[in-house]
Order: sequence, then structure tokens, then C-alpha cells
Amino acid sequence: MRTTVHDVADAAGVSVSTVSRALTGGSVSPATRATVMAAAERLGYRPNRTARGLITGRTGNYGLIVPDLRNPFFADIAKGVSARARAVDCGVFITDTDEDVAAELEALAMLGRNTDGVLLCSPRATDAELLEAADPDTTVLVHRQAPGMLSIAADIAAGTRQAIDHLRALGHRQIAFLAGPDDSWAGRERLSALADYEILRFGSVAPTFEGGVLAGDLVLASPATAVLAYNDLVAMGLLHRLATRGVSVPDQMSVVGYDDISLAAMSHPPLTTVAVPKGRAGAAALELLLRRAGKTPSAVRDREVTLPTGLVVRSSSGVAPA
Amino acid sequence: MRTTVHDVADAAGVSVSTVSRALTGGSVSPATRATVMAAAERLGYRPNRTARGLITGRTGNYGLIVPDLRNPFFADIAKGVSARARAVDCGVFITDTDEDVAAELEALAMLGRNTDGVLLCSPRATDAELLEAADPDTTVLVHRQAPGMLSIAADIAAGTRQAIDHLRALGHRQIAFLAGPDDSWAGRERLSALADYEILRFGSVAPTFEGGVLAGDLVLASPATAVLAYNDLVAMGLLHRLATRGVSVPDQMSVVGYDDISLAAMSHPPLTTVAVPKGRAGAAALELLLRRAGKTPSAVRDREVTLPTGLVVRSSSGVAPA
DNA sequence: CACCCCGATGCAAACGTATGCAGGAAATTT
DNA sequence: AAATTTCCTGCATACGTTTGCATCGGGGTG
Repeated sequence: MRTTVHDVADAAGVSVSTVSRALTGGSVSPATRATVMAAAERLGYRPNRTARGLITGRTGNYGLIVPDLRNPFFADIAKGVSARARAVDCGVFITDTDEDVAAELEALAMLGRNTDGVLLCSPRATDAELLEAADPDTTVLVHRQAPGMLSIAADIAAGTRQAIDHLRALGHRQIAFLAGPDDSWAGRERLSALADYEILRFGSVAPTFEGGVLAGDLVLASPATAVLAYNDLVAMGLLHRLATRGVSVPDQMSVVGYDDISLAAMSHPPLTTVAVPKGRAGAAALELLLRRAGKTPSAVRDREVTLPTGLVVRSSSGVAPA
Repeated sequence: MRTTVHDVADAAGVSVSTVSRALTGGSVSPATRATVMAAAERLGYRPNRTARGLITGRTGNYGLIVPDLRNPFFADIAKGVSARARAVDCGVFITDTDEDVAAELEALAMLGRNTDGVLLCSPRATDAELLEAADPDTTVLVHRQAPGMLSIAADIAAGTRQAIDHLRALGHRQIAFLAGPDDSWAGRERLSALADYEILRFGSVAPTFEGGVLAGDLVLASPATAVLAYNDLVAMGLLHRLATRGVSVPDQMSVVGYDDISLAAMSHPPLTTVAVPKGRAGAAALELLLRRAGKTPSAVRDREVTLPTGLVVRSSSGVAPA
């Protein structure tokens, strides 16, 4: 049987309420506080979070919903969240929804009830679905925005422009963009940034390695000398296909990815890509919820936070062929 | 304010205890059960897991501890756990310990108190540390074993032999093994299986892409014509280094990985590797805890489960050069 | 010296649920 | 038809905390 406040109270010769106050920062005399602390320490007392949660209504737990943990992008976010959570000693429930929007909304409902807030990575659900399923005061969108909802996102448009400007500076005039899913928020952001440029657009490919493999042949059949891929996985699939077709990168074709997942540095050649804060975004999202906890909703500004992006140049991009 | 049993009781015209019984499968007449169910449904009642946990002592939550979520190996495990948890409607706390054994043990203590059990991926902690920090009835080791503890592991030795036999069948006589961390359980398993063979062993490399890059030059300076890497990440680093040094795989050098993470199929060339069940192991570990829940510990056998491994042959291994 | 105020403490209620116990009605047995 | 069992239901309690309220004592002020 675990030690409870009663055990500590007995050991310290005070009442349970005094123990509770001494431990949670209530009004207690320094002397008794010391006594209580000592007793608690000696007995190895740890408050039962379940019981505490029942009365305070706050569990100290948060939920994290991601479409796919195997996707390094989301793994990075999860890692960032976990690291921050460990630092502030709160728990985080994780749910991998397997890219299924229905499962996502279900998890949202479930976690919404059993946690103090949820961090939601939902690139594909519609704004309407989110607004209906999520509590706007305790849910924060990660790497996406929706009207009226809390969010931590990256400056996708700026990153996109940096990538294109980089390629143009290298002399490329025929630049292809491999578009991802039409219903993705980040995808729409990319496209809106690209409206300012003349671009060869290649239809919606799956945002996966396989999608990139598939796109490789499309690109080779076009006059493009450079490609901006929807994300790094696509870029890596593309690199793979180019390699098997004997096209040298970056001599014959430049490739730029998006996200800067850890694999990007491991590809051959190492991938030029737009770095997006992932772990940092996850940590910031948790932080946002933590700061809002308890305070009145309107007291906190910064409902939408935008983090910077930046191009990191590696070896997959080079000057345009003559 | 959320709807509670009291609301349902009022709506159904019965007492709270009857509601509780109707919903949890107690002894209730079919008629009243139907009434209660209807009322609960109409009010959208969902039991408060915190309150339930307080009285039953079981929260319906489990903990998962991994060294690094960015490592696809652990991401796969986490995904498997999450999928199974979603199916049986239980929550899973995740903690990424950043490869820090101390943080691991701390998380173990913390989660041990607030959950019904914890799934522990701890390749590096010593047996003694685990035995001291973990409750042997509610903790299950994933992909590792320790005396007296529950575990789900893979048949590492068999997989290792398959890999070596494969290379020998291809005519290789000088086979190198890139050993990983000495303190890793899986590493020791590999080495014990290799005791039966004549092998060139290359010292402990970090189990990362960088470790593989580093090892590349070591291997090239040896007479080896084939390499079994500690894991896929190392193998991919090795492939990368071999490519930059102009060594063709598999014509001049065969490379075999271990784990079959999703990236293995994406490398260039696609990696021959030993597949070990990851998601399945995670799911099985959760299942093990679920089955034991409530029952007396000794009633359940299968304290140590071993899952099969199997070589998957792709393009990074071929016949030995003449 | 009387008054008031304030800080420290204990008592008891509350959070939402599960469950042992007892009471009552219905069903079965004698 | 009476006695006994069976089944269903409600009351009350418990889980481990936090917290409003009341109490008590001491110190400062008038």
C-alpha cells in the first residue's frame, strides 16, 4: 500500500490539511512546513495524481495526437513535447491515428475529457471538423492553423520563397514543385507562396518516399532542372528514382526538400531542405497550454504563434546545367 | 460542466449505484438497464476515468518509455502500442528519455505510480538497475530480457545466424561485424550468436548513421567483402560512406543491416536486413499487461515471450567478388 | 487592558465513481 | 399458503486529495 497524506500527517503530528498545504504551497508556518517536508521525504511520499486530479479538476496530463509516428516529422514533434513535459513533470498521452481523420477526432474527444489539454497535429482534417470537435481553449494546433484556434505553426510561405529564390539564384529557370495532398494546410501555404513565381507544378503526390519515386519520372519527362519537393520524404524518393535512372544530383538536377527531418542529412547526396522547427514547436505548444492553465482565456494573447523557417543548403542543389 | 452519473441517475429515475451497475455490467434488470443506457446515451455520458481510477485503483492507462523517438525502431514500437491501445480504449503515456538511463529510471518510478503498468524499452540499463526500479508484475521489457522480469523480445541470435549464413551462401569468407554498444542487451545476443563463426569484429561504434559512416573506412581497410552492421542506421551510414568512396554495393561489398526499419527499403541500394517485429512487439507487450490485469500473477505463464526474426533480402547483398 | 486582526491549524465537505450491505419485491419451493 | 430463495435496488461509505469555514492563539493598536 502506498503512503498517503494520512501517513505523513501521522508521522509529522499534524492534520492532513496541513500536510496538503505544506506541500502545495499553502499558508503554513515555516517550522511545521519543515517538519512535514521531512516526514514526507522520509516516507517517500508522492501525491496520488488521480486523487488530486479528481478534486482540482486538473490532471497535469496532456494529450498529443499525431497522424503517424513513423513519419520522422511527427516523431520529432513528439520528442520535443516529451522533453518539455519531462522538465515540468507532467504526463503526455500519445495517440497515433494512422492518418485516419475519424480516429483523430475520436481521440480528440477522448483525450479532451481526460486531460488538461491536447496538442493536435492534424494536417488533413477540415477547419469545420476541428472547430466542432475541439475545445478552443485547451486545444492547440501544431503546424497548422484554423480560425479562432490556438496554434503553433511555422512560416511555411517564407521557407518556400527561400527555397525558390535559392534555386533561381543558382540559375535555374525551369523549377518544378511536387505538390502534396490538396487538403493539407501546409500544402496550401506552400502553394499560396508559389503564386508569385512561374513554376511547373506536378499533381498531388502522396507525401511519402513512394510518392517521390513516382514523381521522379514525371519530373524527368519535363524541362525542369530543379525540383522543390513537398517534403523530405518525397525528396528522398525522388533522389532514389533519379539515382536508379542514372541522373546525377545536383549536376543534372537540383533537389530541395522541406522539413529538414533527420534523414535529410543522411541521404545521398545530403539534402538541401527548408528547416522547420519540430521539437521546438511541440515544446512551444505544450508551453502555451501550460501558461494558459488557470488563467482566464482572454488574459493571454498569442493565440497564434508563428515560428521561423530557414533553408539549409547541403549538396543536393547546385548551379543549373548550361 | 460534464454530465456525471448523478445526471444520468436523475434522468433515468434510479439511483447512482444502479447507473454504475448498469454501465459496468453489474446485476441489473434488463428493463432498467435499457432505461439507463438510453439516458446515458441521450446525455452523452462518459465516465470520469479519474474518479473511477481512484476507487478501483486501476487507471486504464499504461506507460511507454523509449530512449529516442527519432529512432525509427522505437517509433515503430510506439506506433504498435498506440494502435493496440486505441483498439482496447486505454491511454498510453509516452516518455522519451533521450538515451539517458537516469531519466529512464526516474520515468519508470513516476509512471509506475500513475499507471496500471509500463512498457520499457531499455537497451542500456543494467539488469540490477531494472530489477530495483521496476515492479516485476506490472513492467514488461520490450526487446530485452532480464532475469525474473516480464519481457517481449525477438530471437536475435537466430536472425544473426540467418544473416551470416546468407552471406556465406553467397560465397563470402571474410565477413565483418560492426558491433554496437557493449552494454546493449541485443548487442550481447548478437555477439553470442556470432561465437560460432569466424568473423572480423569491428569495435563498438555508435548505433547511429554517423557510427556507420565512421566504420566505413575501417571496413575498407580490411579484407572483408561483406558486413553485418549492428543495425540499419549503422548500415545506412556505411552505405553512405561506401558510396562517397566509390565502392559499389553489392558488387564490391555486401552490406546487411538489422531491424528492418522503414528506411531500409528506401536506401540506395535497398538494404538487406534482419526483420524484427517492432509494432507487433509493442502490441504484444501491452497485451501481456492487459491479460495479467486483475489475475493473480502466478496464474499467467508466458513471462518471457520470444518473437521470430527473419532475413529480408533486398539489393545490398550479392555474391562475393571473385 | 480591551479590542481587533491576522496567521496558523483542524474539521469536514467535496470531487465522481464503485461496491458491501441491507431491504424489499418477486419467484420458487415445500 | 407460508417459507425460502433469488434478484434487484438504494443507502451509505470509501478512494486520496484539496479547500472553505471555523477555531484558536498571539501580537499589535487604541
